[in-house]
Amino acid sequence: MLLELDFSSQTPIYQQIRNQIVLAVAEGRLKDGQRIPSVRTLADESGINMMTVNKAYQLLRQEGYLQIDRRSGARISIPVSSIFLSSHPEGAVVTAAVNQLRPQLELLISEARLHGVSQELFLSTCCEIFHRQKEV
Amino acid sequence: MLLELDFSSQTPIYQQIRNQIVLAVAEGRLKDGQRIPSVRTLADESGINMMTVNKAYQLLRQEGYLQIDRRSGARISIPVSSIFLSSHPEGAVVTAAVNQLRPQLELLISEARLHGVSQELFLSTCCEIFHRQKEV
DNA sequence: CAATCTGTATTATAATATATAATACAAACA
DNA sequence: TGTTTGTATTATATATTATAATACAGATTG
Repeated sequence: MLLELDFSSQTPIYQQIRNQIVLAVAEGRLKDGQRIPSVRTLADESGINMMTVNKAYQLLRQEGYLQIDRRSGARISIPVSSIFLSSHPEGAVVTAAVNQLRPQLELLISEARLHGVSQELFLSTCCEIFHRQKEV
Repeated sequence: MLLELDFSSQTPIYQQIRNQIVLAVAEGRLKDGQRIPSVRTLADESGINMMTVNKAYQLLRQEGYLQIDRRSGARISIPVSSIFLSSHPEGAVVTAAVNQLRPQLELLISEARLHGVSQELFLSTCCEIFHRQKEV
């Protein structure tokens, strides 16, 4: 199963769907151009409403992770950033991406440090995650 | 001013307050035992409701960042983890903290990679944030 | 003592967010 | 010709978020 929904979570269902699909793409379990279940299929399999799935798909589409076509349905669309720009760093798009996620990273590091997580442990955890995502 | 609230943000106000106080503690702008404004003062200064501030304070208290006393008000309380456990790594509390923030970190790294952020750039950004937080 | 501050509790109200339900439609496809 | 696709609509229900107006007990201060 692609999705593991937690109905008692405070994270909205449509957000959980979005997050898990982004993660699946990053881990290579979903590949560029690959078709994902229709809103109805995923809704039925997960026991949720069709429009909840649609909301997640719309969100993914706006972020560029999904391409939606009436004829072919919804397909994974890996941003050009990760394809063309991965070779030569320092692109304007990349630095924009870094600046966008910086506040979240600052907060995450703050919480980590205040719970005794050393810089070394944090960085090695990052490396571990990178390594797992890259190997697939 | 301690707080910079964004009323058009999708992040709830009480959550913004909580996040910014955690960040201020990590950056040393708020120190252990330091008193923070009363719920009424902060509410008036920020133009929001008293109970909204109270909700943020309650959240911070539950997480261990705040100690609240009727006589002395609300004071910053830095968790013991970051004081005692910072010297010797690999504590059970610390690994628990890492495991708790791992899902968020996985998602953050996923989004970064899919936007062309290299491991080197991500790690150097982490180092930069660590450095700024530690120097204060 | 009287006034003022502290956090907290209560009740009510409003707006927004989230999720579901039941249909419906046009486009594409087998 | 059905079936599937995404999408739109309308209605309903619930939860979350935020405000407003009070009130109370405990502590501090003038």
